Amino acid sequence: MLHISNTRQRPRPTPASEVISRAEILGLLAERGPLSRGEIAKQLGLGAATVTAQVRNLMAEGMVRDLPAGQSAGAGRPKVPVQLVPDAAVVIGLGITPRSVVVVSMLLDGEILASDVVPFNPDKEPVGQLAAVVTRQMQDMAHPGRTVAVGISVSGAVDENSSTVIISATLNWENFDLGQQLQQALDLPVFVSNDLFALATREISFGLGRRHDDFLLLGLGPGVGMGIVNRRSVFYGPGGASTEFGHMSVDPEGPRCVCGNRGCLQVYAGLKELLAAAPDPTPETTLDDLSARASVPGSPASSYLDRTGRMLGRSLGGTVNLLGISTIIVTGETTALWEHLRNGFEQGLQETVLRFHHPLTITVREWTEAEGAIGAAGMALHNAVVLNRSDPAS
Amino acid sequence: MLHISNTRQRPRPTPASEVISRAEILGLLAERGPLSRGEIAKQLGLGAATVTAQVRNLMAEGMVRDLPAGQSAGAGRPKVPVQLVPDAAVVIGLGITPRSVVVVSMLLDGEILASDVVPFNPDKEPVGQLAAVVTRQMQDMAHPGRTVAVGISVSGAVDENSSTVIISATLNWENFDLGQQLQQALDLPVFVSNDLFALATREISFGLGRRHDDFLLLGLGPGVGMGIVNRRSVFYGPGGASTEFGHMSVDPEGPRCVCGNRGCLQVYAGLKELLAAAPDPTPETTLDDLSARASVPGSPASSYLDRTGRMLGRSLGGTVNLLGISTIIVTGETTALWEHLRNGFEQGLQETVLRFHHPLTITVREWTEAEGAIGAAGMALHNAVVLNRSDPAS
DNA sequence: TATAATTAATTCGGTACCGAATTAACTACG
DNA sequence: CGTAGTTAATTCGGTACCGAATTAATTATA
Repeated sequence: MLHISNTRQRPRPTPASEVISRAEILGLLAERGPLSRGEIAKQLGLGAATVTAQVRNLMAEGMVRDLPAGQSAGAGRPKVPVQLVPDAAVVIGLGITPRSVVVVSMLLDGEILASDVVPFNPDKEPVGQLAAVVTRQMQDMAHPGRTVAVGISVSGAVDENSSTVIISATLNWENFDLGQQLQQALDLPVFVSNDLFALATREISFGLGRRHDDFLLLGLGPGVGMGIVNRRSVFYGPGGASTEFGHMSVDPEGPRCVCGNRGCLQVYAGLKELLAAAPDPTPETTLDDLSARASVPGSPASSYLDRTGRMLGRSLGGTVNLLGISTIIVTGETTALWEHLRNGFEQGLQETVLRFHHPLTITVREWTEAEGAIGAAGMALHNAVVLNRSDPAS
Repeated sequence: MLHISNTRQRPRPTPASEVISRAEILGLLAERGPLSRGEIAKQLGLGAATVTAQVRNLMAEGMVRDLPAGQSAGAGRPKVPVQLVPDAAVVIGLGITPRSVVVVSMLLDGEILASDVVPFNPDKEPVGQLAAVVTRQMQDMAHPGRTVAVGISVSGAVDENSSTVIISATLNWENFDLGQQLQQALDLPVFVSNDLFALATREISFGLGRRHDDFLLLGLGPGVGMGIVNRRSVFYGPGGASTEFGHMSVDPEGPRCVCGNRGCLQVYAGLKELLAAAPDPTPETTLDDLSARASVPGSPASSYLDRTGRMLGRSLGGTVNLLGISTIIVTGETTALWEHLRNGFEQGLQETVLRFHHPLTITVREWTEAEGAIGAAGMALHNAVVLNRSDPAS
């Protein structure tokens, strides 16, 4: 008797409506300004026919416009530059932390219109609070009707398809379908994402991703995370879990980590742990504090941060070897200490990365309170406008 | 003055001719036997229309045939099972080592028809030697005309797009366009791949990949390598370099590695290094030898392998945490020692993997001399038949 | 001033997908 | 026996891409 064993249905693979060219065209115009259709095609490796068709669509939506043709270069028909209309759409990004929400408005070209910080309590009707924040932000804008989507970034594991927060330790949320609830309250598409993945997505559209198809985003904050970008898309593991760089093992005999294991990178480089283990710690040791002390050459703080940087560098080196990706962005609160971490970090990389992968490119992104919200806005822009999705579903 | 800065042309993104459904349909039929069109659609998450169209194409090519309809289940029109025609096509796989080549013939359904080992010298007109090997294999077959492609696996870095061996230390090849040369000599499509990637590709089509979209393939041989499979495709770093798991750092103060750095995993778990560092080594220590000695409980060899296994497990644990992939296949020559490595390996994993990712699934693939060739054949089948490519180009 | 050369952009025909509507081939029941 | 119900498979209309052929707009030249 023949029967199908272990029947497993896959989620629909790549839908045809992935609309890769639309995404690329908008992204390119946002960064490089007006370009002719032919230039767009050449830059993106698309067929000229595709560009013609997609630009026609975008023009009908009001996203782009033709500029008067310039003079032809020597001979032949002149190029007609196509220009982005930046304020054709606005997205609102929310960066959520345990005590406050940062709100930003972002235009089509990635420019930040307005930014604000408001108090927030994740335990008390969060959806109502967030809806109010978004509504007020919309009222303050010149063209409130142009708001097309909302993006939210939280630290923790998020299922982006259902816009559900699977678990967030810092916000004390678990299996919370934030996206759907807020979407109902606002009647706007809402996209929820892990904070690092949001930053990575934004880097793809508006940052380093313009010049590199592959890079690693090292996030140094309360946790030590990593976004892996391969072929212009964020590596997304099976469980939708974020990539836990902080729990690579550094020392089998090291101190116990919150995860229950020993000697994780997190124990040395996590923000809280890093401050607590600093030489001569006081209960109120801050990043600025530590930075000031480390500025004295040869001081205990200086060599402490040197060691920490080296550990980070060595761990990252292994990942660089493993994945063959040697373009690195460093971000997060702890980059405030970067000048003191840097030497050790680079040494650690040198000691571990195969010569094959040199030279490495390291870019440090200065951290501000608004980064989470900006990442969220960039992610929402990517999803709602660039990919033209109105629903998170795959 | 406005001009385009840093103009970078991308290689064409995802061509429309990627033909994902064809691939999936053939793969599914190869593993699950006859299925109706509707079942295929449901299993693969494809539209029924797509399956109808693709099955029609495949039938025209002779790759599949309809079986007489069974009786309907209860009510309604009965399903018409579609069956693979296994000998509609044959591929030949070559596994190249410094002294010999293993040749296998493989049918559409992944079955091995014939297998042979012939002496080989990589320094002396390798293309001519390989062409002769393939030609003889074809003559020995019942339906020589059915041969549609040749697959080759070599250890080292390979650019699969150009079928060029970038560098292979074991074969002493560098920038060798093996694929194109052999393709000309044979007048058959030739696909060249890194050995581990070939095995991973084969696992996707005919192995664990049928039930898991994501897994890690740990290759324990002369080198320590890893194939990362995410969403049913092999992770392929920017340089086309293979994923160098062996050069993750285990101990900053460890012995020097061939790569120039210190304390790489390779130093402890690479085949040569593992044998050389075993207790009471003799110049002729072999795997069997070491295995026999480790079979004595409490012997130095036993605890030595326990430690080695633990190191492997700990390193792998970090990767599991990083990528969130907890399905693991272990393969390679050194799996001959698996019964002695296993305890330490599992302990190492337990100590490092976040509880979040448990339970882990570990599958050990017994290693034979022919694995490389079988992987190559499977990879070629995947490319030539399943993806219907006649040229390696992306 | 016609016309040739040149480059830009569009149209046209073709493929791979999708969802919805339709047709095909059964069983069950009055 | 015929018709209603049910499930399988196909067709149909639509979108996103491609390459090749065509049309459009300009400069150079006889």
